[in-house]
Amino acid sequence: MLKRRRAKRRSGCPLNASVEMLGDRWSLLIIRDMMVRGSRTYKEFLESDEGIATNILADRLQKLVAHGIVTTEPDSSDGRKLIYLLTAKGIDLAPVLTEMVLWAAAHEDTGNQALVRQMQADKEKFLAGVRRRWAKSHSLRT
Amino acid sequence: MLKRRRAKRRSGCPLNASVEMLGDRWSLLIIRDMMVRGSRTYKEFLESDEGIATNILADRLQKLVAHGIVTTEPDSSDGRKLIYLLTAKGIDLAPVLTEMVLWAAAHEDTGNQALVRQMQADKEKFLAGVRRRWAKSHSLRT
DNA sequence: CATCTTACTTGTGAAAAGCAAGTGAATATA
DNA sequence: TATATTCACTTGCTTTTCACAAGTAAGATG
Repeated sequence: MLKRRRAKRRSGCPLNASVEMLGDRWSLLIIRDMMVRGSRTYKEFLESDEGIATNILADRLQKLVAHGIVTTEPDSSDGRKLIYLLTAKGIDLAPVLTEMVLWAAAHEDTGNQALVRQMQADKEKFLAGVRRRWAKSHSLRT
Repeated sequence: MLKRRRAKRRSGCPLNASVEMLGDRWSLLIIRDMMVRGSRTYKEFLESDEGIATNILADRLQKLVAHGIVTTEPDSSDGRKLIYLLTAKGIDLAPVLTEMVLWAAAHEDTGNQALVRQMQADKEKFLAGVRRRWAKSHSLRT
């Protein structure tokens, strides 16, 4: 009896919808790890710089899957591993992440200047690269 | 003994900086209210569709001010009122909000289609309008 | 002066986050 | 093949944050 009840929204505003899916301190960082760092397994997410707690990671991954932003598949060569992948909806968050990175880079004292400069130099080119890598990794599977 | 210690960041990644400032269920909605709905007082924020609790609103406004995203000034004609205004840093969040709105509108079933269509039709024009209105309202004060 | 408005603060219970330790299945190692 | 290790989580517990209701002080209004 799989429940597919749509979680009730506080309002119909699309920004509110985004915030209800992504408005916490971890979801976008997980997506960043998948999108730009190439993380694909639970362990890789756990190892990222910010140090997410394991129960929170499990919860966020489950919610991202429930929202259709992430999918999973078993690793064909290691039965313990689950591979987490961005869906098309997930990869479409690239412009959101890009603008957030550019905003912080412009107004705060942050690191990762290599990535930032790449985005600043040509935003569309950067996004095209992200999408191309995603499409390529998806073409390798069924 | 005002403390101006920089809150310690979990990492130097600019996305993390953004998420630490804006990654909750309310901050971006408050900014939306200021940016597109023209809200300027505590009461107006309280009345917005999503129904923020008054203590949470007070807390978020204080944090937004601390982060330099919002400023306040007294209302010259009513001493009870405080006017909340976006700073330049705050108005620079317009592209972030826009991308979040467009993403949700593309992938979720949301309302406010008028705004969405305006953004879709010409993103840069929409952003120029937001910036122009902000500049105009700022030129009216000292 | 009495009442109302505005921008909050306070108190309380519920929910979520953070931390440490544990579990069970799959795999690598001796 | 027995044992140790890895992986993806769970569980239990404490701390922090959220949500709702009520209250308060300064200023405006009649």
